[in-house]
Amino acid sequence: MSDTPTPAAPAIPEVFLKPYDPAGHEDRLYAMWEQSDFFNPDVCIEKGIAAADAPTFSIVLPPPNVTGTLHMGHAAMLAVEDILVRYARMQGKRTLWIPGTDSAAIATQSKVESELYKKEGKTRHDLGREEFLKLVYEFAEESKNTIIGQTKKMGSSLDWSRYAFTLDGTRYHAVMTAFKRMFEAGLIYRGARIVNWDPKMQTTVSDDEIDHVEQTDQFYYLKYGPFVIGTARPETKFGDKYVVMHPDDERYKDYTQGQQIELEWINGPITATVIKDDSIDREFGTGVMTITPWHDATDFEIAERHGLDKEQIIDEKGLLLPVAGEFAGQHIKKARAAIIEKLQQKGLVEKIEEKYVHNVATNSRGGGTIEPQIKEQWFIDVNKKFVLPHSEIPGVTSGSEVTLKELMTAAVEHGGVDIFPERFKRVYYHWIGNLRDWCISRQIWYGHRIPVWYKNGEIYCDVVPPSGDGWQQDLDTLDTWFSSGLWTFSTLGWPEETADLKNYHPTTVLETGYDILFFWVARMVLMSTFLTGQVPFKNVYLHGLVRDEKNRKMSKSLGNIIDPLDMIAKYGADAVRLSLIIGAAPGNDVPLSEQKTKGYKHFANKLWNITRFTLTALDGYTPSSTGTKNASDEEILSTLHAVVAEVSDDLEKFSLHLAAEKTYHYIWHELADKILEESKPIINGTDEGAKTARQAVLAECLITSLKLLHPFMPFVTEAIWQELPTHMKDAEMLMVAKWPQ
RNA sequence: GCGCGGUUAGCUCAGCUGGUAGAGCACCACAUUGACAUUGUGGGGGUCGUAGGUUCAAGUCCUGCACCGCGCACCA
Repeated sequence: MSDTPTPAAPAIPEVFLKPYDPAGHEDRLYAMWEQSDFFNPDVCIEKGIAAADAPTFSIVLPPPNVTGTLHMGHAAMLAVEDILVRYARMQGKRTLWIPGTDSAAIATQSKVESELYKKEGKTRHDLGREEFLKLVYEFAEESKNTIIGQTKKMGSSLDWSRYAFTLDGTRYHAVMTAFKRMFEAGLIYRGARIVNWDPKMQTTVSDDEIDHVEQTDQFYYLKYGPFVIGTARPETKFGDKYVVMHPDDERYKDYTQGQQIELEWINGPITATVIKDDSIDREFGTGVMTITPWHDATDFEIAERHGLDKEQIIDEKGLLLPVAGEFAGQHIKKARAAIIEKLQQKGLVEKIEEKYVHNVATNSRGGGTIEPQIKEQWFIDVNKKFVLPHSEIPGVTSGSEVTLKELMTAAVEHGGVDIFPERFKRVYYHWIGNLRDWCISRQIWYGHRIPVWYKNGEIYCDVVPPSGDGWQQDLDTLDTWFSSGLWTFSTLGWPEETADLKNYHPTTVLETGYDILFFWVARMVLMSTFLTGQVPFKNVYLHGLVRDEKNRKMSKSLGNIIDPLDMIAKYGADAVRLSLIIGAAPGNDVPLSEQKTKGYKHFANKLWNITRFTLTALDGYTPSSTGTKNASDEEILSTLHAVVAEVSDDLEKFSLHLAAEKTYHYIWHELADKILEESKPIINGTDEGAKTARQAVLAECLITSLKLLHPFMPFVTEAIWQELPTHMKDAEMLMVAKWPQ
């Protein structure tokens, strides 16, 4: 507080005579903050708000997809991160929170494609690669602007001067460099493997991007020579010439490995070969199956083990190939009934089970049913040994020989990366244990091109295209998670050795939803440890999913979606933030209801009135006035200091839900209900010494409460701060005031 | 099949390193022209899923079981 004598008696600013109106303040305050440039740590250092050698605190915002608009999940994420960031900033740390958006290749392209088809009845092939990409870029740009606008509405104190997009120039350079380095280390290879092919989107997708959807189909028992085989997919069976059974299955002990059997099949007589493999489940169906190695991952593995032929039956569009004989050229969906009819005519159908419930793999990013195919694709080898030249990763020494899997495990095991809540560490290890090589190539157009060129069998990989004629670039683009995996350091200017990189990497916290642990968190660890020798972040804070008051997922079909912008308009961003924090233990889903948000709007108003009352009580008070504190004054202050200690401690431990609840509880039920009530007779009394002492206490309670609450409810606290007399404040803006110790 | 959670007041959930149960909402009664259109005080309500175990002491640690949820894999 200032010690210059000020004229007494702060008149109550008129604004307090009406209830707090969030809409009347929020945009104005955000503009004020933005104009101050205090979201940028460089400016904070320049203005002496953070010392040049103060500890740093950095977060990169999980970049929302440029596919549309923000939902409550984004709002929760922004609330949590802004709380951490505002707390750090008030502590005088060099605090950086970097905003950005993600191209979300498949999701975005798929959205634009479907809009194009709806509006003009055209496909991307009608437009051509260049024209189509123009459309995607326009869409992405528009939705980017929407998202930025919404992000600001939440009060997020992001440094917009460092805004990044996964497809912009700096990130392009990072992605190309990353690919080149991994390629040169032999960690990226191209090979023919069975992949998840989405015939609708005409691209591969990674294992993690698949959702298994329950579906009921017919299940057919077909006579295959002396055997009966079960299948839900007769349309894949044309080329089946291996019949597989468990080696210990007594029912088939008379058949021997390699035995050849002549039999009548869909399009005439064939020769089948008996294969014994212990991956066969004797309990399922008849315990015998035929295999289609080109279109099934398990069959592919059996074929690999026994060195069997593989033949493609279905093309990339889902049409049957010439092997299907009279059915060639038909779409598999349509062909099924006709195939069964023919089999029935030939007497090859033993029986049909009508209601067979099974899971069908679908592309979770808006695509169709997955049809496995063997294709030449690019992979990252997670099991290959290589030498990591430079390591700052706990548990990994420079120059040691490791695999990417080992790096990912070590980063967490030795405490380089701490995960909250703790239980997700086990989930993380479990995922790594099951991890297979990561297919990184996609056949869509929107995204980073693979920086590889071919000429006469020669392969060239570099950040820039090769000189000379005749080189053809690889047509594929990279999985969007490849570029997202670089996010913590590509946003800081890597591969250039920038000051930002030096100051802010590894980042302090990565805050995201637990549903994205594998897609993103694990891949950032992979990329960062290999490419920078550092962990990407020291802490991972996983928040839950926002659900409705009945604990159901919010979805369009249930009609229970609560739009954050609607809620902000009705109750203010502060109320929305608090309702997403209180009751939200880390990693647990958050039940949200409009009622809850409304309750916190009341709280903002309560604080407003507390201020009004306090300023009235401070009439005539100046900081230079002295009084004599009595025991009750001291007790109020020591309670206040205890709350400060507890809230700070909870914030350090990422227990934001507890910190918020305690602050709320203190302000409403301690400060308002008890302290202010008890102070009324003292303020109205005749003992001037006691009155002055109490005024000083009330002033401190108010100022400290505003500071404690600021990270959670930045708008109403700042709005109040702006109305307080200068002598009560240690900074022009509450946003950069000092956190109480 | 492998793995991870949850089960605490009518509802939604907190409860960290073990010391005789908490919040918000809802409900009931009373007070209040109040700094508060959005107020206060008080109250009812829980053998903390279940059976054991460790301990002077268990909602909290261990084991089994039941039910609910989630993730991964498989599904010929």
